[in-house]
Amino acid sequence: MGAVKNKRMPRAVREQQMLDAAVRTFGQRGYRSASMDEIADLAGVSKPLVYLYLNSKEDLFTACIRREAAALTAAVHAGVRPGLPADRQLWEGLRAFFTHTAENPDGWAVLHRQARTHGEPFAAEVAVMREELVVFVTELIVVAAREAHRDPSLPEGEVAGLAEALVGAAESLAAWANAAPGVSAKQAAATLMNFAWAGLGDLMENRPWTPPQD
Amino acid sequence: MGAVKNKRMPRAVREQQMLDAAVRTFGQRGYRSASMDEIADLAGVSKPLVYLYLNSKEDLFTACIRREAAALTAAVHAGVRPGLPADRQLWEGLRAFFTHTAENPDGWAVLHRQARTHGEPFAAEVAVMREELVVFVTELIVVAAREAHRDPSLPEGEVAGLAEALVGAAESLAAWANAAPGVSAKQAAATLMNFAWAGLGDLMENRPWTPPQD
Amino acid sequence: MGAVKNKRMPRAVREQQMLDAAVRTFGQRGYRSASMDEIADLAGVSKPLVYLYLNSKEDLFTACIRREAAALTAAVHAGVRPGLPADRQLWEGLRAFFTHTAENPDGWAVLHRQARTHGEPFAAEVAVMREELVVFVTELIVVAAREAHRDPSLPEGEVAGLAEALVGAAESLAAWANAAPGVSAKQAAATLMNFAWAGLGDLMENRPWTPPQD
Amino acid sequence: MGAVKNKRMPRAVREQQMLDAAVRTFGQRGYRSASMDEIADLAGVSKPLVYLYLNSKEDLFTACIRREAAALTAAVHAGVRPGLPADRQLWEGLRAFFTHTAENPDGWAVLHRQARTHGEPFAAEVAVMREELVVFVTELIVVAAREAHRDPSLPEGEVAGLAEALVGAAESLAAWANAAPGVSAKQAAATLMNFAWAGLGDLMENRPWTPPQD
DNA sequence: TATGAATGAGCATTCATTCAT
DNA sequence: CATGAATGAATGCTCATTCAT
Repeated sequence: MGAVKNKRMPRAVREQQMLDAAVRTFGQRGYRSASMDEIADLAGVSKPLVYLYLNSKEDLFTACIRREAAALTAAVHAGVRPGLPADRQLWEGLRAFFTHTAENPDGWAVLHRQARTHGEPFAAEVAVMREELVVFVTELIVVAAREAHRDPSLPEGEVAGLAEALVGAAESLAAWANAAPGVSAKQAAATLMNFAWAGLGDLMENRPWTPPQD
Repeated sequence: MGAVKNKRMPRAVREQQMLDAAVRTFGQRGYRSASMDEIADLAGVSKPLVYLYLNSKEDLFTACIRREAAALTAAVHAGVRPGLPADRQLWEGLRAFFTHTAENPDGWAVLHRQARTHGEPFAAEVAVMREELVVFVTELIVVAAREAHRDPSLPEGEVAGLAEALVGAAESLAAWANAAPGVSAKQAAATLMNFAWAGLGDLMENRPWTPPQD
Repeated sequence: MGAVKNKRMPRAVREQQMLDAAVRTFGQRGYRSASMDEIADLAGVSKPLVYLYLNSKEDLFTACIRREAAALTAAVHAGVRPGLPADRQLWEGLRAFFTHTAENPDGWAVLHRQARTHGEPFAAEVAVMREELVVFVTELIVVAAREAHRDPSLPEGEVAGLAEALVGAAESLAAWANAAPGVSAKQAAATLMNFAWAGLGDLMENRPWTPPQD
Repeated sequence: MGAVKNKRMPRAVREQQMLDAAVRTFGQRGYRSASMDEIADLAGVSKPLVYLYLNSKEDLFTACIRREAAALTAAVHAGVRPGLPADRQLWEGLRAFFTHTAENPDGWAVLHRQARTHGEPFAAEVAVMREELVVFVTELIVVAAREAHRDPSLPEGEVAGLAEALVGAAESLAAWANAAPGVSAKQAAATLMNFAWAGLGDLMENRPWTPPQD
């Protein structure tokens, strides 16, 4: 038994315990390798109860994805103060993103690795969340361009690619920061912000973008 | 039967057929969902023969990873002419990368999605190849910095993060370019090159990096 | 929920609701496929209440069999007027039988199909009812023979077989009449009466038995 | 283990062993209660082999139905000599029917009880066979009527009901004869033949139909 | 009287893997 | 070189049944 057996809990509580166990198991083992037995065991309940509340392995996985996706986007949005200039908003968003993924490695694994790897009901679920992030970043880029000069001449297709690349770099760095021993969320955010805002070219001119002191 | 049944072929040929079938199956179904039955069938051989040549499902998957990793790094290296300036080399490397991944979607899926998703024997295998690419990019960044001015003051940890971000962005864009209908390998490379070399900041000054005409 | 949820009903009423739900479910799904969940749901009560009143699935099924068997034999007996000649009594009994089975298809399915299909506690239960019908028919045959002439020389074993065949034919025709679109209970009764009373031989002499006008 | 373990048999032989075991198990336990474990065990093989050859429980059951249905109709047809008068043909058919069902009680249980009791893929399968028997009997009745006089005035709907009743009576008698201790197939056939050909009315005139001496 | 919470045990199905030929 | 025959061990899922309130 993976957890202390607290009997007779209200359904909502038990469901969260199950989701906790499921996220951990799915995140570490993968969708197919994770067994309902192990999840139930880790949640401290019997398998039939998992099925009674979550219906099926597919539904359970989907519920995990939804919960983790909502938590991540909520964390990012909560970390951003809307009034600030675009670069400050991007910086805060990145920090929130790296912080949340570092604090929830299994949830991040479910979203980034497992859900996208396994067929169609799931990939679509994450795509929704990812799109939300891409849109958020796209908007910031457009706003920043408008702030920089009157002529917002960035072509739309280009911006989409840039946002995609930025989000992709962030996702990749999140995994890297989690794996590398001494890399904090703040450092990861700074590296990426640097890359995004200044580019390699500027770096070579020795004019790196510096994170604000907060 | 997935392939014409040609009896009595030399071992090397049979092995490649099996690997072809395995890459396709693993790439589309995932490691766990792919069954040895399906692979053997697609390869046009009996299951015991697969075991005779490739030992086990793990070994077969590992062999797939190794073959596809070697092919990808070979393609990237082959695409780069060593004498050129660093930015040209990076540009050529990115083009080769996007071209190869677009032409071998199943192999890329095996490397990028499946291998990293499933536990430890496999992730390490891909990490080796990825590290090679990261090193390659890191080197280019350092060289470029040295070319740009005498003072190569980029701190080492910073460069590692940048290379990581660049490779991550490339991987992410490769998936995006494969999925998006009208995005060619060249366009993906240009977008990323732009991003990497000029950064968002420069873009806003309307000074995008332009790919050379070749 | 299959029924309006009326709280706090007297036990007898609740039990009938449960039996109604059970007969319907057992009749349509079969003993094994019917789930206590579905039955409780259809009855509009919680599962523990079903167990409180009916003890177990076996007991519930047995209770269904008994109720439906009693209803069927009651209907047959009620349909027969004792004073009449034997052939009239048989005719009335058959009509009552076909009418009742047509009006209670689920109950009839429980008795004829499900109960006899599943092992020993149940088959015996139906056998009791069936025996009652066989005895009823046997008696009529014997009486009819006595009425026809003084010498009741029909051997006993023979009569048993005939009654068995007649009841079997009736049971089979009941299913057929229920399934066939335009066959009424009366028509089914007439067909069987014809067969029983006159035999095929007489039919070929063009002397069919004709049902009385009532 | 239910059978001597003969290793490495050709597929066709193993399949028959599996069907033997399945018919016995399904016939005695019913479709739902029969477990694939028990069937495999009784057949002396492992469960995966049953699935390899017969695909699923549904398919296995269907295969049983088909085999037993074919065997029964073959037995009936083989027992009938086509040149004889209709009543002789009916007599021979009934004898073959009762003999075969008595010799294959499990097969008969599968066809008569289990298959018809469980939903739609199966009932249809038996209906086909039953229809064949009904048609066979219907034909005999029509021929007999034509032989008896020139005027074949039996209405078609009537004949259908009669054939149905006759087959139903036969099916019911088959179960009865199997259960009753001293009733032979020949006796059952005679009883039914009597009933069918002469009817109860004739019997009361003391003119029973007598089976030919063969 | 009535129920929400919970489970032990079983079942159909699949899969990687091996042996005898 | 190549395969038809065969299986041990899981795995997702369901169900009759009970307990605590």
